[in-house]
Amino acid sequence: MKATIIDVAQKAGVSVATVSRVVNGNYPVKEETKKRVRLVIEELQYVPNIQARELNMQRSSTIGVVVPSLYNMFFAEVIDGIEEQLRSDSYSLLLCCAKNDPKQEAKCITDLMSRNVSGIIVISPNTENIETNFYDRIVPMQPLVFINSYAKISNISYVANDEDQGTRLALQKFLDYGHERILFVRGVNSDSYTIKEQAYIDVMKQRGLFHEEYMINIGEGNSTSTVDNTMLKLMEPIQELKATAILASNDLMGVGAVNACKKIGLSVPGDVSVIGYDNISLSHIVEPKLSTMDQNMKELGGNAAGLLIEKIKTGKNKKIVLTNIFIERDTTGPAPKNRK
Amino acid sequence: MKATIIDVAQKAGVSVATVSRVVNGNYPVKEETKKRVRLVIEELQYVPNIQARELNMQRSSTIGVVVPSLYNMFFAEVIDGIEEQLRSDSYSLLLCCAKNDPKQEAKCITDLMSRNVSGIIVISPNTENIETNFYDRIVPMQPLVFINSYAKISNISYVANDEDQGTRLALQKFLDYGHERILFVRGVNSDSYTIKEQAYIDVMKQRGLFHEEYMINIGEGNSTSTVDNTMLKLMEPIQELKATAILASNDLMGVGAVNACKKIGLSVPGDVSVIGYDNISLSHIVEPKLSTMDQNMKELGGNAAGLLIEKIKTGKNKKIVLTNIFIERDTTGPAPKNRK
DNA sequence: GTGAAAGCGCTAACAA
DNA sequence: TTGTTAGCGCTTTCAC
Repeated sequence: MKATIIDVAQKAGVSVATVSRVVNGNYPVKEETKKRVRLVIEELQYVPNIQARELNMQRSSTIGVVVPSLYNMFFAEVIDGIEEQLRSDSYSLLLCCAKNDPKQEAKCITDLMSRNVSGIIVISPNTENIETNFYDRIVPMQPLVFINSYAKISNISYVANDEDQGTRLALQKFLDYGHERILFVRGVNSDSYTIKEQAYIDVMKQRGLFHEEYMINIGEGNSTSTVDNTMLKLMEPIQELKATAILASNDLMGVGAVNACKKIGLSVPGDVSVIGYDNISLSHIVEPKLSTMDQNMKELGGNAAGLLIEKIKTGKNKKIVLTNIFIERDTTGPAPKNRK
Repeated sequence: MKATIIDVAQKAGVSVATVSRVVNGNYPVKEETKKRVRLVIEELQYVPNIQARELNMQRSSTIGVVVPSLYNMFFAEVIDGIEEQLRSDSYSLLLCCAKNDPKQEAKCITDLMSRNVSGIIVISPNTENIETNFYDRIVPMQPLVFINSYAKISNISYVANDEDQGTRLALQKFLDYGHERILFVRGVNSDSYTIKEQAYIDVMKQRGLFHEEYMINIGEGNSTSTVDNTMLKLMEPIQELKATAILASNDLMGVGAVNACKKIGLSVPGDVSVIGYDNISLSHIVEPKLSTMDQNMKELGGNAAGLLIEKIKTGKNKKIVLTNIFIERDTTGPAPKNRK
């Protein structure tokens, strides 16, 4: 059986209050007593029960994190950033995976709330839950921070990348290289895709380069099969539309696009240039190394955790928008003179 | 302020006991009273405080998961398996990342214990903590399940892959293809590497094919830089030793090995064959697709969670050892007649 | 069917 | 410097 503070107190011949003081070091205790108590703690392998402590202190030092999927390193890297920041503030992380399902995501949130977390970070919240105003009802009751969502919910903190700016930057890169037939690849269920699509439409229309059929939605964007799926869905359009460039909404899709080109015998970047989005480690592991827009996931996560803690402590909301930078690697180059 | 059970009781004009009964539905309550209480609960948006409940019931429905790193999809996939199983048993998952550091890992464990988790799953526990008997001291106090460790600790449950068998199988594949100069790539801090190395030494010695310098330790095996690092460390030996095959201890190293070959102008599998280990999604994303030993991470995680829950409920230990199967893809083939 | 009350392990007044 | 004690919010025996 686990030792409690009472066991320690008895064995050390002091009161529980003294043990508590030794453990927390918040009130003076005679050095000798301290030593004795420490000895017993060691002996009994006493570990304070945080549940009891927090019940007493009316606070909770765990926070919840909801992710749509674990099958994209993007999330792993964001979580890593969150965890690191949280740890330095002595919070713990309760992880919940929504499996790309809005219902499941909503259930994660309520579960987390009844577990009395002191705040929740939602990475890429499902658009459906935003549209149905699910989150509007949660916000007044629970400190909440969104990562990469642009929900028009008042009283919310979020940290996001400026994906509009990032998309424009990537597109500009293509344009500078002389590309005109630029495909855009997106997925479902995240604001991110919509933001990027809107930027794409804007830029392309402005140049008179826009065609509805250049935009391809490959469905689920964060699963084991996203890469292969993208490849399959892209092979035909790349050929039929004689695309010379592809902007993918994430790196999984980016790699899928590169693989599609390889599959149909097109060289990258000789025939087709590809830019991904995120800069997950995958992007520099594959050959050719993927040019991509860096999202700095770790910073994203760290900032979100920071914001949440601030919100918990002060009640204040804040929005942080990070700038994306372009990482040029081996999948981008000038538009080919004539594309087979 | 959040409503408590007392608020509900007062407003409904009943005792807290009755409210508790309505909430938990474990004792009979008159239908009418029930209705009234439910109404108040709704009105006050009352959510029971699980911390208090669990303190009272002397149990906890959260379990802790410790991973060495998040920068290998292996862990993400195992976690996914754990989470799914846990959810179906209404447990929550407290995640702790040890950053490949034994000290940090030990701290994760004690943190988790003080958070009063009802059990802990450690994925690939750090060998140092096993050698220093850190875990021997934990086991009597806390239900613990190891994933992929072969610690000679009594009273422990674990689920592991038969990495000895898997390694032999992979090696046999190479041998069947006529390879003789087979490099073995490993990392640090995990039993897995040692198991595999031992199998490698065994098999190679038996065939009279063993050379100390064929074994290469690339250091940290689960970080962002593992792939590139492996590539760098392998380029020279591959050339100098005229290796025709490489067995990597995980897929990150496997891809690194493939990249090393590419870098020095060797074709895979024409000049050199490569087999990875794990079968993370990366392995079928890269080109050429990596042949590898499948670890079925999701099952690994699911089994571990199942074992832990069983251990919590019954106190019984169990060991599950899964068999690894070989997934042949595009990086394996016959040994070349004469390797440049 | 329902209520009163003990107690889970801890912290923080308040006393001494 | 230390001990005593009242709760934190909940469940559950034991009475009624």
